[in-house]
Amino acid sequence: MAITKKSIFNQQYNDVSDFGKALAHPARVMILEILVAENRCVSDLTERIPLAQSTISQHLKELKKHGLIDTEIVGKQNFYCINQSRYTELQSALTQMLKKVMIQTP
Amino acid sequence: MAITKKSIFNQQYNDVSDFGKALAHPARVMILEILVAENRCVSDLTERIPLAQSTISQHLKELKKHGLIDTEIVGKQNFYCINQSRYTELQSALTQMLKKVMIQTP
DNA sequence: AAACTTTATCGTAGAATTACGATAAAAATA
DNA sequence: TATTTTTATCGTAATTCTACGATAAAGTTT
Repeated sequence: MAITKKSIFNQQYNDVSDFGKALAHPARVMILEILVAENRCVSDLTERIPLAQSTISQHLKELKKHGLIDTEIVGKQNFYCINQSRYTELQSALTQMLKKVMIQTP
Repeated sequence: MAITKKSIFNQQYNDVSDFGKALAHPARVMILEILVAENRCVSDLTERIPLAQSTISQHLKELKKHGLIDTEIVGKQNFYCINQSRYTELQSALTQMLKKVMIQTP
């Protein structure tokens, strides 16, 4: 039973953990950082990140699953970009959670 | 080959993804939030989070693996607390990464 | 000492993740 | 039209994750 029991946790906890999952691999962190600077196609990302093209595609799919990025097909290339509203949504859930911690921090 | 190729990514990316992994389950987010408010023993956490005691222990082990929490044995109870320095370290790596995104946000 | 409490660990099982090569589909180029 | 480029998807394999019950170990209580 490796299915996370999401249903027993409220929205806020799931939002934070969704963002966590998206950030839970260095390649995905790198992808997000690259896409923040500029929209990029898969071959651009594959050049910059030393993983197989199919693996990069898989990571993009994972980010898309959490709604963090969108895609636009231009000719034979697929350009990816940050989904700002979803990003902001998850970011604020995380920031709120971190703030609570900051209070405790001396 | 499900081993994440951590070695090919730099420290900053790995720090962010480590924090991501720690936050990648709602139960762990909840645990961190509870421990920020007050140090707690396992039975306290098991009362608050609707998962089996052994599962809670596993999540605590995961958080400990990433250095986010420490433990202190008092009598027959094990109290857990936030490891502030590690927490701050990972938090700042994440915050720095988020800041880059904020610049882009309109 | 016997019974109880607390918690880590073991064993197990199913699901998800990470990784790659191979291949298919679609567009661009020669 | 044939070839090349680009990218998603399939197949596969190893590893990790999530979850629980059972149990062991260590302390507390009766």
